[in-house]
Amino acid sequence: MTETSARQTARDKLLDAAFSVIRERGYSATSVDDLCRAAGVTKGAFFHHFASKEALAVAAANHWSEMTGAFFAGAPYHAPEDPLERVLGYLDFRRAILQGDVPEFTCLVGTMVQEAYGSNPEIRDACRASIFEHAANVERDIAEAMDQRGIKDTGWTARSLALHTQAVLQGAFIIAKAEGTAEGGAALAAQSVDHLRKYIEMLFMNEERANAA
Amino acid sequence: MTETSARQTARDKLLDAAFSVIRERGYSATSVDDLCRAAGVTKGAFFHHFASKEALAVAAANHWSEMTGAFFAGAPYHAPEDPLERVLGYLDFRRAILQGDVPEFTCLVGTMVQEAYGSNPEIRDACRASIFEHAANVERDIAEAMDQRGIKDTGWTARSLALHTQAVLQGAFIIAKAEGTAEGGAALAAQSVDHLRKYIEMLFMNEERANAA
DNA sequence: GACACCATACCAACCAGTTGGTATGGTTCG
DNA sequence: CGAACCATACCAACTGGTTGGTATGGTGTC
Repeated sequence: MTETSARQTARDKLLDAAFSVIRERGYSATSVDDLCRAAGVTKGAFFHHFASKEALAVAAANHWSEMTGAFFAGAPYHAPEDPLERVLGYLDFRRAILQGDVPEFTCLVGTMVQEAYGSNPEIRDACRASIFEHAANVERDIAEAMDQRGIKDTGWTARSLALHTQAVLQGAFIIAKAEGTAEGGAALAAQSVDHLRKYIEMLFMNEERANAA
Repeated sequence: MTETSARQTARDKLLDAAFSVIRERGYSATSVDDLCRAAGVTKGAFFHHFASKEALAVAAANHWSEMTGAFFAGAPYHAPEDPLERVLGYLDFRRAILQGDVPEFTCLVGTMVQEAYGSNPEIRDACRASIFEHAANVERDIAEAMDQRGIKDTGWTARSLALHTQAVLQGAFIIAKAEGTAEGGAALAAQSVDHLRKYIEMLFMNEERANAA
């Protein structure tokens, strides 16, 4: 581990390639040769670093968790003191990064879990961990916002709302993929995020009023 | 063509098999042999009825549109005179049918478009048509509800809200797939539908109040 | 010289799609 | 009527090519 950080090793190149190729074509339709070609390495290098195609998928999901974890942790929306503002800021941020081609703004693990959930438990678990851990971050701010505003006995929980945000995003990606064009797809996805933002605004406004009464 | 309706032909059996097998394993991971085995027909029969695996996917998406179209058209939520009640009834219905194993309540075209959007325009278009036509049905009730209550200049449209309902459902399916168990997955999906229902209720309540003022 | 790292060559299994053929049932015409 | 004719539906066996994975050999670095 002396200078693996300086020069990008074959393993890193393969994980990077997996991010783009799998998001573009899906997991099953992506062959090991496709990945090697995209990464610019040979099959020998692939099977030196990964025991199987499945192992690569698991590693890619874990790497995705780390990358997105750091990406969102470093995003500016954490600044506000008001936790609700952080939640809304998160959604504004998610909306703002709907840029470029569809494979660039969609979710690796959301794509993979759709293909792996029934046939490949290890990939599914890695994808679930990625989605649910990300949701847990959102949940923390939601719970804090609920606490700060004295919101309780609502019929919904911070966890269910956090998972709902992820459902909206994943669903928005599917609508974007179905739409056909990158700009049109991103626009539809953005509209769904708008609706979600409006929901959370109203939700806290109404519950606050209900609790105040 | 005397009694093709009485006895299920190989074509019908293949389309039925496609519904369950593709929803379970995904499109790419499903081989023509898999489909033939599940349908109880031979490969010769497959290629007699469909020019290619791709052609079967397109036919399956179209058949899915017809089946779900008839299914939702015959559902009881259309009864109320109040269009908003029909919209909320639609969501209650979608929530109620989250039953059985995950492949049984998830969406064929939502699954397929994820794998086909980049590499297979014909499948993508068939899936898009299915999703967007279904959304258009929801849109009609939403537009009527907006009209009836004099809601306008909202920043959102009946179309964007209708597509949002589909995004929430598609995303809920992904969360359900990631969760791992059928019951747990269905429960999470149901919670997202609950949030969506609450949103639409509040949305019409608030906009109405705003317009009344 | 030993070990991690990677390249080349290769394999058995599997893939979508093709082949040549049969069974069936309806239509045409003597 | 019934025999010749033909289109549709279906089948088992096969083909060329691709798949994930392996076996082996080279090369740079401690």
